[in-house]
Amino acid sequence: MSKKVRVRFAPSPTGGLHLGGMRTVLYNYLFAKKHGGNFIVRIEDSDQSRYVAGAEEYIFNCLKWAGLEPDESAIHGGEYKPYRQSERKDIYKKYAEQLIKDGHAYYAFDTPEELEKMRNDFKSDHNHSPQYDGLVRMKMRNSVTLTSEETKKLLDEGARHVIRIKMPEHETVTFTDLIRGEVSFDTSLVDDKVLLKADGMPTYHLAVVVDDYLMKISHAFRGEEWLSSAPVHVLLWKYLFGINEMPQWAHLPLILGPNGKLSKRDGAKYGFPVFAMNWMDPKTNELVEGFKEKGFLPEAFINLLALLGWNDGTEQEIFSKEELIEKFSIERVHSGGAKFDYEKAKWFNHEWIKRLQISELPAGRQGLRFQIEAVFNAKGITINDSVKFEKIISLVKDRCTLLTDFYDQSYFFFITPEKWDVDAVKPKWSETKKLFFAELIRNFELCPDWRATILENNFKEITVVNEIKPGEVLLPFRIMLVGGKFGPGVFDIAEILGKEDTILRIKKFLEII
RNA sequence: GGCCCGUUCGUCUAAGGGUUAGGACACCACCCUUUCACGGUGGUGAUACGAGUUCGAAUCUCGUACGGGCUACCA
Repeated sequence: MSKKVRVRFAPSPTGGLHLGGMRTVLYNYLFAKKHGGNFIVRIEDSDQSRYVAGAEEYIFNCLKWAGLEPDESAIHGGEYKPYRQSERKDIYKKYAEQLIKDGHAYYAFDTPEELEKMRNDFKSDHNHSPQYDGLVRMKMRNSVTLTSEETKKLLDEGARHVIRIKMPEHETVTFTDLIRGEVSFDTSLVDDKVLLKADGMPTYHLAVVVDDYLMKISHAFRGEEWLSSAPVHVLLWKYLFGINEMPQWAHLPLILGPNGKLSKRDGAKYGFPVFAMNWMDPKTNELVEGFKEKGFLPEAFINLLALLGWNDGTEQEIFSKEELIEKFSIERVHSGGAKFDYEKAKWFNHEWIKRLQISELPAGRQGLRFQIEAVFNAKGITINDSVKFEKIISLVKDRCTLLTDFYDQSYFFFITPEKWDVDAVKPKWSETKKLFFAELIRNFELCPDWRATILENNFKEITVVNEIKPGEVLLPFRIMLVGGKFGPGVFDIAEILGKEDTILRIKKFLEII
């Protein structure tokens, strides 16, 4: 019981890191940190045919962006290296052979063709997909049906073979899931899973058990899709290391899309990201948009992910990472799947944008200011005046839901409008208005104190003198400055723009109207 | 088909035998605002169905329906 908390996440470098994967990381991370333990990332790269170049690095970049960096991993180092499955082949082989010696596993020489034939032969309405189980086992070519001489001969000849677990007959395997409570299975209904493949690589089943033991993992949280293979893992623990050594498990519910299981297709279909960061599949050149690039703050991303299936029992919804670590408990995670709601996701981001201080982490590259600057840089705008930039941010902050909104809400501070919403002004344009703005220019030119409140007063005074309603010239004024019917308060805009630029924009518009 | 898991407003969820079933997102209305937002106030809206246990069930039990997962030499 005094065992140190060490939780493990094992991504497979086969593509982007989706919401479900990120939430699994998050819960693992939160639990580890809450208990002062270590968060370990082990890479599942044993299937080289599915392995995608660059995917491993991508996974770690996602974790870094979200602020969920592991304590131990192939790239961060650690005591229990190596952390890549493909680099631990010999270890798995040793344990697989020990299982055979103890009578819990056997060699199987069946070719893929023979397996396919078996599945066809045994297929019926009663049995959609026949399994390599206790019954079928006796009809196949393996070290259970073959004599030991025959087996030895095949092995000596170097015949291609796998090692399969020998599932016991009619045994009930029970384990306690931290979220679901007690779950039991009848071993007769589970097939003889392959443990070691013909190429010498382990399957997940063997690797996860061996690595969790060797890396002294105390807790492992994974997706619900693993629940049905849990009995295999329980048995392997029992055979290899003793059931008492087995880590505590929690099977997390799936995150659903608008129509069932969340897929990367849903992103394109419904216009929301499903991956943490942009993922370009080098095989297909298909780009799947990420939350980062879409304009999400890592703080908001973590927050919304954590709340998708968990809450602390109060009505609080906005949590910082530190608060999540403090309040998270795996027992309060839901057992039912949650449908992802992009509108709510955006709300979280909006809340975080409103909350974060502009000057936060000014020296780092992670602060809000830096992230917004990056948005402008991406649009080809360089920020020269830092003071002005921060003023702009505070002015438009409340109206931005995504980081990219900062550009749409304030680009006009950096780019003088070339096109104006003339239609909104022209029909009601008059000589009186023309005179008003001429007067306004004169007044502004002489204005000694360029502040929004003063500008507003001057503006109103001139409307009185010219016998014109403020409402009639306010909109044209706005369009002169920004080009259209949008943006924050006009006088605030004018203040930031400065005297010279403001007057220039009025003049420019007067020329074309 | 078999096995496993699940089911409270449209969505995320609270309520662990006794609440007018609470909150948030979205939606609608009003207020604020001489642009658009933000914000404020209010409103519509849920215990899948059927039995049972109980004085009393969203809550416990069973059945049904529906949804999901697994059923690979993928993870």
